Amino acid sequence: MRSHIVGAVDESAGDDRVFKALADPTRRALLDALFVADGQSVQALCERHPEMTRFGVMKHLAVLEDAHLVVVRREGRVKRHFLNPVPIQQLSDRWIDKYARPFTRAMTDLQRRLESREGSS
Amino acid sequence: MRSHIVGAVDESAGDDRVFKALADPTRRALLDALFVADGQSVQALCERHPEMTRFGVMKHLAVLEDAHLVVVRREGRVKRHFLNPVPIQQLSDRWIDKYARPFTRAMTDLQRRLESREGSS
DNA sequence: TTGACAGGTGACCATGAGGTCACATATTGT
DNA sequence: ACAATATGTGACCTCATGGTCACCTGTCAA
Repeated sequence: MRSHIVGAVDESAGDDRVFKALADPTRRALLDALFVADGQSVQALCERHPEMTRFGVMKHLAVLEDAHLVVVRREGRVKRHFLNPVPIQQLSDRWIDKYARPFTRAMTDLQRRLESREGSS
Repeated sequence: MRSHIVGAVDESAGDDRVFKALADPTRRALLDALFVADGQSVQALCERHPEMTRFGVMKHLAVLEDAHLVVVRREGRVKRHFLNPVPIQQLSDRWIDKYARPFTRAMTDLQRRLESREGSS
């Protein structure tokens, strides 16, 4: 009974969409492109991804919209795409916190030190 | 050239595995089961997922292991599975921070207030 | 050693996701 | 009105994925 608002998806169903949307490298690249320059049109995004046709890009954008990771605004015949960080933040709040927060802080720090030393045993 | 250590996967390639591993609800459920009780055997995990055969569970576990989200230890003929939060933490560090941190804090708080009021207008 | 238990391997099938295209629909400038 | 631009739709193909199974390997205990 909630969830008409931007990223307020209904519990796990929405999480699933977000996870699945993020699971594809191309889609992450698209998000990245929007991170570099927000509000780009389909065409602009196509030009940044010559490895794929317009239709491919459109499908991916549809998935991202469906997950509310991207939000659109029409201006005449162009469709501008904007990053919406809310779902990612929610993922972090609901998920990452749960698993990672308790243990890991110290471990990742340790790992970084190990990685930068790189050759011990 | 790095990455022999637990979660120290090679940049985006590892991120991809983690994302893809997390993209499946069953696998998230498995992680959840390990969160409830760490160190479970394949059998134990199968009993918690009667909707699937042992082989299904094993395949999912393999994916999780591949993403270093689960780490194993053999004890005789049983294989114990342990949660490894490092990759999740790294995802948070590399990814979520990048997109979500700048904008969102205030927005999610706003949303929570909106969601709890729920009927304004 | 024998049998029961815990796990692993390769093949197999069905579905869905990524990707492309031929066509259809706005919208804009002239 | 007309053509060019910008996006949308449905069908289609292919391949990776989730899921199952028959069979093999290793381990424990009697």
